[in-house]
Amino acid sequence: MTHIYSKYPKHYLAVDCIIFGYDIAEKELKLLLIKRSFEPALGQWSLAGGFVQENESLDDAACRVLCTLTGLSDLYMEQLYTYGEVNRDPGARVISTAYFALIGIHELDPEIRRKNGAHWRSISNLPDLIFDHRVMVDRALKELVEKVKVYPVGFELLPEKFTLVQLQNLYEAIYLRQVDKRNFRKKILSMELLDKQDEKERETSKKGAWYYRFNLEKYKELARNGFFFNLTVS
Amino acid sequence: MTHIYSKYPKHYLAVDCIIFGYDIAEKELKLLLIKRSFEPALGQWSLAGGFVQENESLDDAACRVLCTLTGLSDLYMEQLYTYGEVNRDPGARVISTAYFALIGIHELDPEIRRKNGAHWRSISNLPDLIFDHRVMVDRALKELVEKVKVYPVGFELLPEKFTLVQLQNLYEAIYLRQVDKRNFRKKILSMELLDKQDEKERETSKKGAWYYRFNLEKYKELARNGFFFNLTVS
DNA sequence: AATAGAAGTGTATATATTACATTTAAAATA
DNA sequence: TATTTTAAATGTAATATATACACTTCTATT
Repeated sequence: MTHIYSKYPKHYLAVDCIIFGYDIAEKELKLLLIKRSFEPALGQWSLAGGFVQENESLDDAACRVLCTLTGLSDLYMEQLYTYGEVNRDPGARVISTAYFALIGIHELDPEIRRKNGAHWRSISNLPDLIFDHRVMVDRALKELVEKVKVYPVGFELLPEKFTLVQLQNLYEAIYLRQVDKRNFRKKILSMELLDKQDEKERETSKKGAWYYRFNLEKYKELARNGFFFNLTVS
Repeated sequence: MTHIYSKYPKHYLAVDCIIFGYDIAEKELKLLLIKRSFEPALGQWSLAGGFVQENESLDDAACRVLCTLTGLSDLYMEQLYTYGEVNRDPGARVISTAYFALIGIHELDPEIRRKNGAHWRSISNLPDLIFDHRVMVDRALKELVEKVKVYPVGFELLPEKFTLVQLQNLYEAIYLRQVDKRNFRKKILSMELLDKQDEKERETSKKGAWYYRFNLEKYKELARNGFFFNLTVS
């Protein structure tokens, strides 16, 4: 029974993770990149990746890679696309499934990050990446833009408590354009998915800006009843 | 150089094709399914699939499978998702990348279809499928619904010449609901992507319905200038 | 008490979406 | 050749959504 497929070839299978973070202070989207510590392409910039093991699913492999690198689990992650060109990896034929993950930069311990040779690099100023990793990143960016429009996944890139200004800055960093402050607030608040806190953020202004929290439970409840998240604004 | 990855395991890699067709007369979306002629699961219903060869890309493998089955090339096809659960195939561990294709039922020669053991089965009455193929189909259906809303891919399921009634019926079959005739026509015609022909379809009514053609060149031109196709109607 | 700087707020206009019923064309039939 | 039948084709008013736009508020600092 285990040899029925034996006339067919087998292949190396990898996963690569496009890990997005958002820098609140710099108002910039970032990518977690690795300086490769092995051949081929030693010393070059790369996505975090790894080979799929015998006994693990693709999703498990992606989680393992992400978790090993960051020390974090339960992160937002989603399969993106599978890259299967014959010569995409000069080392050997490797098919790679790309995943994209969203993490709060603040969640990642800088010690762990450094130890693993990982660096946050600004999206607007990416270094050259090995193989087809740049193609993967570009697809992930497109996907992210579409995703944050119609699913409340942007919150994964922010701390639990965030201000409306921070949320808007995040959307502007993803959309690569300015959005109207009043229209943005009107729209997000009208969904009634944000719980205003009794506390203000006081770093960036004298007046201070109210903190909000995203109410996931409420979103799930609404979504069950046919509600659609939508944050497309002028 | 070819042995640097040799400590990692290799895996069987397959592609499976979700092939959609649309039956104008029955106003029904259909799937092209195979009665399996080999073990495991001989005799059961399955998507068209095949193993990825040494020297072919994933896309090539999917095209080969589709082309072998239908005798057709240059069909609309798109990668959908990769299924990598360890035990998804009882024969051996096989990772499978699903593709979905859109073809005009009229384009497929019934002789070729029969010879390959392929059958058009109505979406609303699918038989049990092997492995996780039903999961693949469900994902493809969701994707199709989203796709036809914002890309002019529905035309791939129709003949070159089609009537507005046929186009609306197709959308209704995909959306699984009725749409308003006047609003539908207003919207599609306002995009000015359909060229009215000097000829009528006369099978289904005395009055006859004007034939139209989708103007792909015009769409490409508009899309280059930031135009977005949109066919979401009440 | 005055200043400075970011947070917070509302309304009018334009655009898009929805709901809805009658007329038209032409073949078939009386 | 007048009438019937059947599906195709058509327009408008009401509602909802999206957009454009500028001033006030708050509070730490001087």
